[in-house]
Amino acid sequence: MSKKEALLKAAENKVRLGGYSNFSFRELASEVGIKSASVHYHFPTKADLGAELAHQYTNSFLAALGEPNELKASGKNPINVYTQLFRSALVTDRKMCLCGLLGAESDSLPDKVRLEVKRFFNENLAWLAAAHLVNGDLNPTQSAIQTVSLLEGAMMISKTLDDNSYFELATQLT
Amino acid sequence: MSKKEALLKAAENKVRLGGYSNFSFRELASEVGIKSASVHYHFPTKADLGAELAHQYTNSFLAALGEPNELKASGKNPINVYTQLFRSALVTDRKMCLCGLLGAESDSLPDKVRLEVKRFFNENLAWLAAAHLVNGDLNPTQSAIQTVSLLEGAMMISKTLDDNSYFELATQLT
DNA sequence: TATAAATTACCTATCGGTAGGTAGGTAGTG
DNA sequence: CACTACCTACCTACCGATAGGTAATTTATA
Repeated sequence: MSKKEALLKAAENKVRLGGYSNFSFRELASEVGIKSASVHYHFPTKADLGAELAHQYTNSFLAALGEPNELKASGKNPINVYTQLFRSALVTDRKMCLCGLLGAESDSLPDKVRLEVKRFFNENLAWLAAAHLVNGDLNPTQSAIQTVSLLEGAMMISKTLDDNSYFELATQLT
Repeated sequence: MSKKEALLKAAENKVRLGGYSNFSFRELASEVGIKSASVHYHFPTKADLGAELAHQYTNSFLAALGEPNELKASGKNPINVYTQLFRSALVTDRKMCLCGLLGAESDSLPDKVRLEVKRFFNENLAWLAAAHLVNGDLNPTQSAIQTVSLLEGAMMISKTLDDNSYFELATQLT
């Protein structure tokens, strides 16, 4: 893993625990074993780092999902696949969704970071609308926003109350 | 309004836009017309201020809700009342729920602040469970977590995408 | 030998917090 | 009433730490 990748990984961990202001160049640098000034070689400003972080997070997230119609074709319910990705972020990583946290503090973010966070949700809503459509949902747009809202909210409350059973209860069908 | 009240009000605005680290004693002080050192007279530490802020926010929120059975008795659907309180926080204040934002960054909060945020959600879940119960819901505990998750999530996404129609769509029944 | 990557050595600004002081008011006591 | 003691609500001045960022230089690599 290159230093640049290591910096992004370290930043992701920090941001997912405490938001955009929860990481500093000094901390990241010492974690990956370089000096803080050297971080500026890879990312001119903090906003550049934050924007690239959100961008790559979005890409990885979408890549991990696959395509709704292909999932359906292989016998899977795409909405369950989506839910499972959120669940593993919460249970395995024990952290918030990066863009969920950044989205909440949207108003105080640098423009280029906020733009990437918006892209995350626009792409997610499009994916979910397609997924609900292949499920035969009569109102896929509305279901999409309800699905992502429920998951982001349930994640946040489970983290706050430090108990993943809230997430399980929120995502249970009956 | 006393200086102390003014400080809390100023802090609430900042935190609801960008989280716990989005306010400083110096900013609050200059907004209310005192010196930053004087803020320590009212709140010994930043954590004390944050905790009192979350405590009062929770109390005001619960007070604004009233009692589920009394609402029902006066012909109102308590869940609609609850949803409306979230809606006005988003539409009128144009800001996130204080404890929604703080909850997302729970892991990086001082203990006494995190504790108050947990209280917010525990009290809200209790209120919602009672509300769903008087509505004849067969699974009031599950409905409670689903309701608050959906609302917090919808709020966050509407703020991120800067479009309140997402909140409306998410909270629409059909 | 060119380029990429990281270094040293700074800068300015701001952070939360502390020390010590003061003007003005209140409460208790002889 | 006069005096003492204390309190409230601020102030100025400063602390060490940390923030993001910059310029010039060195080291490593292809």
